[in-house]
Amino acid sequence: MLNKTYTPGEIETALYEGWESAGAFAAKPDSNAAPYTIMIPPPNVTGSLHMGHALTFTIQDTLIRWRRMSGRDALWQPGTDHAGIATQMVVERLLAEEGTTRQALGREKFLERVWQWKGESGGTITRQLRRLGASLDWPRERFTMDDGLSAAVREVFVTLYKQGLIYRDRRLVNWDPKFQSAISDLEVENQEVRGNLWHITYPIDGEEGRFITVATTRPETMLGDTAVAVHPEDERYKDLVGKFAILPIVGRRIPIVADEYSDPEKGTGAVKITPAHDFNDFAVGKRHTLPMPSVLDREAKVTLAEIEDAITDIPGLAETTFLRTLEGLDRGMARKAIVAELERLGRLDKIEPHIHQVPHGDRSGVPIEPLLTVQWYANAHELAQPAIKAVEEGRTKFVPQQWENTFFAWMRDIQPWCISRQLWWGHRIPAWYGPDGHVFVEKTEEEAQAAATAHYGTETAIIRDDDVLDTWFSSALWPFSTLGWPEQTKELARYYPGDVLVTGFDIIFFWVARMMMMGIHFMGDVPFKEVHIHGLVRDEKGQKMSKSKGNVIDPLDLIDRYGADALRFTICALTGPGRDVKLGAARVESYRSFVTKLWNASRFCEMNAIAPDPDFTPDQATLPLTRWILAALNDTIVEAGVALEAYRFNDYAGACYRFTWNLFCDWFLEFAKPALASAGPEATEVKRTAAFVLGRILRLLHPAMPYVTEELWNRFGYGAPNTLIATAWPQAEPVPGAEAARAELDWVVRLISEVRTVRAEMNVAPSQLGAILLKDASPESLARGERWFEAIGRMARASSFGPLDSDVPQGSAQAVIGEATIVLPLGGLIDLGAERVRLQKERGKIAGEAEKMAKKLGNADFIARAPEDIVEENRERLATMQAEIARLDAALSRIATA
RNA sequence: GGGCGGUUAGCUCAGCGGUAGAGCGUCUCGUUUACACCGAGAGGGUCGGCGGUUCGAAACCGUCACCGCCCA
Repeated sequence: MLNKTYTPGEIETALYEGWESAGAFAAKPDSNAAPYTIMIPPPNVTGSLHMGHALTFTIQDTLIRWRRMSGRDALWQPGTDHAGIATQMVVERLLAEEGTTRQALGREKFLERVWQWKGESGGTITRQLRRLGASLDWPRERFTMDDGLSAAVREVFVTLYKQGLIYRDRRLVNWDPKFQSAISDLEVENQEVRGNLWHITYPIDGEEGRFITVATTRPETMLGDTAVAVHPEDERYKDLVGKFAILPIVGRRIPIVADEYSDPEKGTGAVKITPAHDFNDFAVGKRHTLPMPSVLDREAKVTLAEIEDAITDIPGLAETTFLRTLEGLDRGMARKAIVAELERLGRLDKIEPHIHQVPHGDRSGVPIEPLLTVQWYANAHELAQPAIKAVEEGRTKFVPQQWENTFFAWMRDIQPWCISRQLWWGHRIPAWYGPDGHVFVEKTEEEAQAAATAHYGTETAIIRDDDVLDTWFSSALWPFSTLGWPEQTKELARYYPGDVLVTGFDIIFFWVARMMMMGIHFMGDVPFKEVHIHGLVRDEKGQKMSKSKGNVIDPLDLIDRYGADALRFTICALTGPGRDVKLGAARVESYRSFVTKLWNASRFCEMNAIAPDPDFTPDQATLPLTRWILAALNDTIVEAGVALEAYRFNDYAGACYRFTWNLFCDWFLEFAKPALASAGPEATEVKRTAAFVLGRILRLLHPAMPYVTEELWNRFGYGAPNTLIATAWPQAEPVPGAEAARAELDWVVRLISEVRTVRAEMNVAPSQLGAILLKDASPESLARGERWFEAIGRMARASSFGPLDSDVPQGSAQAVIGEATIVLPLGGLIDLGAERVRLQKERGKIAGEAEKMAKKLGNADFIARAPEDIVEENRERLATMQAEIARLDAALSRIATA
């Protein structure tokens, strides 16, 4: 006997272990079934499950379970990402607590420590995925730093290097002073900062008393100025172009150049050019072949080393004693000191408050310092071309399609991808240097050594590059590296390309684009046929969840409180294509009711000895009731399948919800009660049908609510224990006489609803039973009413049912159903005035609509131009409404004369 | 500045040329032996504004406003 309420906490773990130990999640590379592959976006190994994960993994699990049930050989590839910076930060924080640092430990010991940490704590996220019910093929779990995946990384790096698609270059990079590493453009976030625009006067060389005023947001970088730029068309400065200014504080003589970069509308129209610390200035510097001295080091502290030769002591303008005090000063301190000095020297024209965008490291949160360094780059532009083409040709489709625009916009203007990071945790770049700096890129040290020996003609010591690769470099290989590449495995041949990649839009550039590039380059085919981009999870108010706002909801907490099924179903129900999901505990709580409803309906079935009968098929149904519910089930099966095909999880959830609750529970089980209480062939058919339909409901809901459905599957013995997961997805099956059954049951539903409405509006207590009389009813209607009297009696609180041939009794309420008028003799219970008002209101509503309709049909243009069937439909509707009005008028006149 | 998305019932959203809908919430009634995590019923919207196309517009086009996001 099922308990009165469902308690997910008690059964979820056991069910999951049951599936996992039975290998229910396993792909079957040897089967004949068509494969269906989803590669998990590998969560950071440092991570724990947040709502964003819950959303994306619920969607993926729903898809994978559905396809698995549909007969596909489903592979959902699990794994985690080594997450270079994030993981290094976590372990460095631990070291800090122990009062040490990674530098003190040394690279080797530090890496050992990270691996140790990974061994102890890296399994959190995968345990949490299990709680969510994610049916990942765990024995295939991969980690981006596994031996196999590392081999793939080296293979790709070496190949691209030898193809000239990876190269070293000295250029300006986004430097994160906190991590002291380069980061890619994508890891930079612009933040609005309230700052100042400092107007500084630079004297013109050789023209006593003349100066040019530059406006800058970063006075501290002026030490590295090598020019002042003005717009070539700017009349104010035309005569100064070609002359020189003296850089205050430093004393360097710098040219005034004409360059279109300088905007006459902004500031003073003259800008200082610091090529080594600003991307725009770098471009100007290149155009005018300016020197590019760095004046900030890797910690963003002032360094004078590269401007030593330019330092000139000019009393009152550039005093070396002051300049020397800047050495080693943090950039913020240096700004203050320089501004104060300019003030003292009388070179500060004005200070304007100014709001501007400042690039920040997305993980460190500190302002980025553009820095001239040598880094490794991938030629993203060239790799992007085939990826663009693949999307243009529809070999990979985005759903919703609008995201293709985002993808194209970025890919068509893609910049070189800086792939080296000055970190320790990650894939160390397979590059070695000889004593003269000659680089040898090979997969192993032995090969590099051999190459060096060949190159120098004698065995020569080489040292390995210290840098590691951007974490996204290995992620980019995920769709094939996880399947064993560069080995040509059976899995690789079978599961590549994947069917769909499911992810959020925030990761299109970081990951999707790069998988497309690498997949096409190395596999010769796209990594996935579709990319499903879903929305973001937000809180109930639509705010982004963040720790600082304190509005973060923990999915594990929701699972504890309401069960994984409730959370999963809520996510499905709220996930429309491309829409953000606003989610709060209240939402999950209300969908938990649905889980309970299903449980209780099952409990009712159990109480009535409803048990699965494997020999039952829908074509055996003979009764209107069973045919009706089976036909409706067919509609639902079709609806659910169409919705899932289109990634419309809300429609899928909605279709199942409505069928289960509003049809199966609210009507079918209620109608079935009389039959269930009896014995005989009718009772048997109703029970067999109920069991059949319940079984189909469990199958339909399983992808979204795996636990409760599997539990019920087991309790009812629909199949061997824990096999719902592997049971066939339902197909619509022919139901004989479905149309007639539908007409009959729809009529009964309408009759009951009408009677209920009238009684409720007339305030008739449910305990007060009454007769239902039909006036002007066809024999068919009367027969239906009699056939269903038992159910009608219970559901509409009726004591009798029959035709009314005589006059309407005094004190009757009336309502219209088709050709007939329902008469409820309520005697003294009824307020005639209220009944009149009610009928008039009803009449008014219909008359209003009829009037609109008549007007429409009176429009010659409408008759002439609208399609035939629309006109016909409108005519019929008008006729129906007019008949109804006539019946309501009759009902009203009866009251008037009564 | 460029681009994308949104604006429909109190809330969350569906509908995307032919009768304005759902869930939740609200109100009223009700413990009728599956379920109060329940049942029955009701109220509630000039579909952001303005133009246009059309026999017909919530839907299509234009424009404006506001909100959100991405890129510079």
